[in-house]
Amino acid sequence: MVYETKAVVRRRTLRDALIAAAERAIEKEGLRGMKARELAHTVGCAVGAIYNVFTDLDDLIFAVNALTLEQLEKTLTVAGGDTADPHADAIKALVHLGLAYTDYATANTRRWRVLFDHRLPDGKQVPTWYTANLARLFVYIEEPLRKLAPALSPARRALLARSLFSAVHGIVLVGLEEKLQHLPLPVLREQVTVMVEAMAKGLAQDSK
Amino acid sequence: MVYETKAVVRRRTLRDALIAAAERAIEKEGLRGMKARELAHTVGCAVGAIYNVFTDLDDLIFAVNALTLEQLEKTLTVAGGDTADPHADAIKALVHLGLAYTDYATANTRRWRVLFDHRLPDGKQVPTWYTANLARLFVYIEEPLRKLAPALSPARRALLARSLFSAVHGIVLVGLEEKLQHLPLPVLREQVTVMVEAMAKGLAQDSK
DNA sequence: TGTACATCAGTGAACGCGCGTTCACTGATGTAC
DNA sequence: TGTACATCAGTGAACGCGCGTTCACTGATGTAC
Repeated sequence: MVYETKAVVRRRTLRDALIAAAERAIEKEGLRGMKARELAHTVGCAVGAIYNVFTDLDDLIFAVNALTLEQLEKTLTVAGGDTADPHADAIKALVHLGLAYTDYATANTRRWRVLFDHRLPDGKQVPTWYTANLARLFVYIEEPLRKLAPALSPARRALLARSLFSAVHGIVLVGLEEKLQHLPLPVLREQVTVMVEAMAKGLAQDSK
Repeated sequence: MVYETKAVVRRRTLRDALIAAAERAIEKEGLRGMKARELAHTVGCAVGAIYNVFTDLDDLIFAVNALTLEQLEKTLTVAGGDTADPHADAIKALVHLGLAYTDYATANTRRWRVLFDHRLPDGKQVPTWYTANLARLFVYIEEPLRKLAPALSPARRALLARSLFSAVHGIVLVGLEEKLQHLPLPVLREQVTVMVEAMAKGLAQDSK
């Protein structure tokens, strides 16, 4: 059993508390609502303490985003194809993924937005683990895509998976946009369903 | 002939100069690079003068966005369908629109981003003329959609047009995202082509 | 077990910066006679 | 055409706010003897 000094424990506790506070702040008011002083006040530490545990507020945001991606990933668990028809299964799976994404984004709009809205100041790099995590989302799409169009090369399949994700992302993004008319969830889900089915059918047709 | 006082002329000149300065600033550094003091310096007026001509910097941003939408709209002019096959024509037209959008966004990334990134402070409303202008983009998609699936009700067609736009928008948005790998233009164009064709075919198939 | 010392987390006032917006003042333009 | 006056654009220093980050200091925790 690894011995942990009190200092190490406290450190981790503070980290977790700060992340939790940041999550709540973001959920309530978005990125703008996440402020060093407020976080410190919420968790009961000094502002300076934040910088013992995170290098930056950006660093903290990435930590929150990592959790968001984890949550999102959990909702993507695919209900396995039970039919004898792998083609229909694949389409079903893709629609299922699209709807899961839609639901998550609708239920956690502000958190979800931070994944994409958060811009670093010039010159700062996105951590590679973060990019990798994001890219992992596409993998879920590749599996059904393989069933749908088996002839595709892995590279093209990866590209298509990305595009499929992007298309659904766009539909949800614009659907939840207040600048245009905000679509009610059932309508949005229906649009996602229709579009994913259309894309899937169209892609399958092409690859024949 | 309407007489214009010197004051009115100067006013309009200043307005235009400020818009031009804002455009340049945005193209160079994005929204963050657009600053009251810098704009004033560029056009050679005092900071205060800006507020004689715009109520706000937000107001100025909307003026720029209106021009951006105008520019974008110009690139969407459809090469009329020349074939005897209206179905193929429609698909072609949709792909053409998608590619025009892709090209515009790639060539004017920062301007284009402002259309969607610009968030108002709490409580402030988006001007209705702006929302209307945005929505007008969808109309270009409806025409080919009518040819593709004539049985669709106007309401459903409008929804589908919006979703088609959103899907392409998403593909371009994620494609140009630096957080993931930035896709080279030819690859992006190809993805847009493939996806729009797939959607169009899928949708046509459905409506039979 | 006890004492002296070193380390490093914790503190929060102060720094620094950026920036939109205002406002008392000035000066040019237009109007009345 | 000329003069006096009114209006309103133009000015830019100053206000105000928000906020991330630092840093000299303190005090708790862990270590050496």
